[in-house]
Amino acid sequence: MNVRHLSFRLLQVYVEVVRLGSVSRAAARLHLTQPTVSQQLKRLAEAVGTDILEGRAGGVRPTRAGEELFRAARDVLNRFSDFGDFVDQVRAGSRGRFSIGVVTTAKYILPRLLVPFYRDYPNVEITINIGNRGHVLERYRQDADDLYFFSHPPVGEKTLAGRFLANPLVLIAPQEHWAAARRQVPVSELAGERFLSREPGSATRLVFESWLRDNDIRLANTMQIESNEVIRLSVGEGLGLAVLSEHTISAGAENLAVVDAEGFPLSSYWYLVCHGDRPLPPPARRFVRHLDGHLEECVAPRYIHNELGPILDFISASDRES
Amino acid sequence: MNVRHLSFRLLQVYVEVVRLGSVSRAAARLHLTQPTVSQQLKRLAEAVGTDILEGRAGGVRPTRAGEELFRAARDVLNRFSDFGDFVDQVRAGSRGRFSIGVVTTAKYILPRLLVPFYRDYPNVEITINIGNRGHVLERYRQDADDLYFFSHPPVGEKTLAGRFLANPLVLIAPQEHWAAARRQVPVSELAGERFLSREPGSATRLVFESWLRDNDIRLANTMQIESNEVIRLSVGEGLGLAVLSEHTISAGAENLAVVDAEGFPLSSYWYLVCHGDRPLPPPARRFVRHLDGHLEECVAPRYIHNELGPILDFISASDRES
DNA sequence: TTACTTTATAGATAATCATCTATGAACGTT
DNA sequence: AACGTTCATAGATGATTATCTATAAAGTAA
Repeated sequence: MNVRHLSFRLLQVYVEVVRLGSVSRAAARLHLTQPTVSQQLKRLAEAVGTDILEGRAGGVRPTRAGEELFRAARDVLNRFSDFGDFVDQVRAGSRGRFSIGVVTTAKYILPRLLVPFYRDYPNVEITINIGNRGHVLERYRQDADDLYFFSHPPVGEKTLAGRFLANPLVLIAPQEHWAAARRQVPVSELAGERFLSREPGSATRLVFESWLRDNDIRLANTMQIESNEVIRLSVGEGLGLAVLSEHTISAGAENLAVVDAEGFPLSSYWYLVCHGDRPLPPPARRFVRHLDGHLEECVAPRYIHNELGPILDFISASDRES
Repeated sequence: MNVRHLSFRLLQVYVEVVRLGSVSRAAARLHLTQPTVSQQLKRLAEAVGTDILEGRAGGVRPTRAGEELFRAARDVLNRFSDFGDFVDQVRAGSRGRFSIGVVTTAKYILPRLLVPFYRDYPNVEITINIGNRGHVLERYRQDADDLYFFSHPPVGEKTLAGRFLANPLVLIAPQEHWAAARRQVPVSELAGERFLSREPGSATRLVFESWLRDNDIRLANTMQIESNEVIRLSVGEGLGLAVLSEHTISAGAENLAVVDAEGFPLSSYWYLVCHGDRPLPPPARRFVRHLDGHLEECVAPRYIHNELGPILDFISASDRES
């Protein structure tokens, strides 16, 4: 048996012939002439090395080896039909893999964005890489992930970024702090407090510092802590005040108060970011589209600021390409 | 995915490339040039409709879809390798089917001939068609079976027959019959007895009648019974005497005596018969060869009269043909 | 940078394939 | 015997395939 000259087409034809028990009828069904089919059968028999069909009243019937060939052919065609389905899914993006780089702060909203997608596309595997802003920026530069969540998107010729979620920054204090009971506290009055903040480069810190500069306020006493959790707990313990994403604090409520300070909450956003010079893998495209269509299922309406347009356009362009 | 342009050769090449992780090395192993393999991969990707390989340090690596294609290809090639083995077995005759037509008398020796063959070739299925001589002759004329056992082979231009087994016909009587105690009884003395015999046309009867004619003996009283078993039992019960194959009576010994009569046992043989104008199916060839080589395992040496030569020659000729 | 990989592309050619029309051979049914 | 099936064979043709050599492009290691 020389498998080398075996083609799937021959098997398809053969299967049809055996199913219908007739060369002519198979030819008709396959939109071929009868001699064509006869000849293909001949070539198949040659490749197999044995007679596979024998004449029968008004048609043909497989020989012993032919029966077995029929089974093998059926199995093989089915196997590849399965594979075809798989490829279709891969192409449609409903199956496959992609990765997201996210800054630590985003981990509070990430699950809410991911769960509905997982529900609709159980065969997509998402790899999530979490790090601080510096870390994720580095990954972005190396093109290590397909999509990124940034609070301050990196700038760059080919960077595509789309705002899609409000990320209000609130001022938090221990519940027993004097400012917790006031309304519209001028922040200048808080300048003497100790402030706990993330490392330099953190988006939250960038926004806060920029705001301080704009309002000509200089803080007297700051403390750097590289974890939102620890900051939150420390504020609860009375170690100081802090500016944190509202999403972060809604997660736990241990003895914290949101101070109603002038100018607060500070306005800030989450951006979906990707490289504009390389097509996204299909599952990532699926994800962006899904995100675009299902934001209201993920978060409260007041957070939604859907400006994903440019990224969606980019994706549509990629679709047309391939 | 267009299965139509998929060939097994492409899959073989692809599998080799993925296994070795390198186009060049696969090319070397397949005795092809590297561009050839590259081009085949391109066609394969085209047929599949997706990229299946991506560059990697010093070689290539399958994409997501490529991995799945690799699995499918491996499965499919294995499936056909199994089928190839099957075909080889069919061609060698160690797998398949054939049929034998036998006259009822032969059923006593048939199992002994078949069992050793079954032991050596468990994948060969034998269909046995048993009937009286007329019935089997009719099947022979219609070419309904591949091999036949006859005691008197049919004559015909294209009939191949080979004697291989003695089938002595003995005269049996009830144990208490007067002839049972005598030696060299002249059959003329038995002419007055009632004889039980098979239907006209039966080989046993033909031989006996021919012998009677040769010895100018005419029986007074006969009774026709179409079953060797019933004849045997009837003789045991004292209904009369009978001439039966020695093989037949060794099967049961109910109150029977073999009469030591003059001229007995009558000489007769089993013939293996087939049509000489059509090649035997490979399993039937295997069977004949096996029979030729294992007669002494099947029956006592005194029965063996192996004259299968012409049939074996015919078989060898068929082998060379295909 | 240079040298040595690696894979990809281009161009050429002989083989093969897919497909048709026309025709023949075998078989069963009027 | 004549007819209508069924499958097989022959001959023709354009498309595709298998395969090569030569060369380019891209990446890796010195």
